[in-house]
Amino acid sequence: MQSLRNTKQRQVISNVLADLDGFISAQALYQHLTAAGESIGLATVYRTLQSMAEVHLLDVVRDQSGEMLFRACRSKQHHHHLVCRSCGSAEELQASEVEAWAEQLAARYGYQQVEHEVEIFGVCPRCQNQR
Amino acid sequence: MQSLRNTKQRQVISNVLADLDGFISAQALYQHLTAAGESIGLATVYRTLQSMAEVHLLDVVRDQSGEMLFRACRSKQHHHHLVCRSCGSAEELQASEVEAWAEQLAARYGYQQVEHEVEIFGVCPRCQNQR
DNA sequence: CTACATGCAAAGAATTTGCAAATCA
DNA sequence: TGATTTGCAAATTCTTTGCATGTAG
Repeated sequence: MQSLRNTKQRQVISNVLADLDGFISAQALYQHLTAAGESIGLATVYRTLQSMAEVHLLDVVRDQSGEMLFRACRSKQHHHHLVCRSCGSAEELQASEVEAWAEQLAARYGYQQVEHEVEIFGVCPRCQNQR
Repeated sequence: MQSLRNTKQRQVISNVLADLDGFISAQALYQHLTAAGESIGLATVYRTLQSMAEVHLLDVVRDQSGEMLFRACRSKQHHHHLVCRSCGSAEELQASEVEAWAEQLAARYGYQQVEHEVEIFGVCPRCQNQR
């Protein structure tokens, strides 16, 4: 089990993610922090995000280029996202229908240890207006 | 529009993918080919896979590490996959229910230019027996 | 003939790791 | 003090690109 010590860097990252309501990449977060005058290493950002994701303090998705995006997660339950491609903001979706569908299929084909990933990407209303 | 010239390398890649019924990464395919004595460059493998994917001759998914996996695709229609984590074999799934669900949600939140990605990973029956 | 494909090596980008120095408990 | 965490730089991995050469049409 991880200790998750309360260091200054971890606090800063936590705070930023809590304020932010969209997904952000490790790289972008790092730039954001250094631009804001924080002294932090890129590796620390990666390690912190990774450890926070491990204990499910963060949601993680991958964008089309394969880059990992992180966000403080609201719901502890399993859920999916409707993510804005432009600003990264996201809605958390419950989807019992999808869960049921996935399990049914897995069973039909005899698959085990099944995990599914459902992410929807689009452009949110706010970003549509901005162009 | 792409020409997709009929070169020896493209033929070899096509053949291997046609025989293979699972997803495979560019790296793995390259190793497979060179191990089999084929003379081909890694860049060519990447470029060929990319051009084939562009004209929808291949399905593309990303595994958990972000690596791209390719497979000759059977159905021309939009579809999803139930992929074996162990051997890469996959079932193609039609899912009108999921399509409808995704569109409905996108509409509800006012999102546009929506694309969704649904992939299910698990362990197929054959691989379960092999352990 | 000539536009496109190939191979190699170098470039890129995201992420991870080794290790000494700093720091939380 | 003693175990973690940090920061930096170097190392890894996957993927893309530049460019001279080869080749399908």
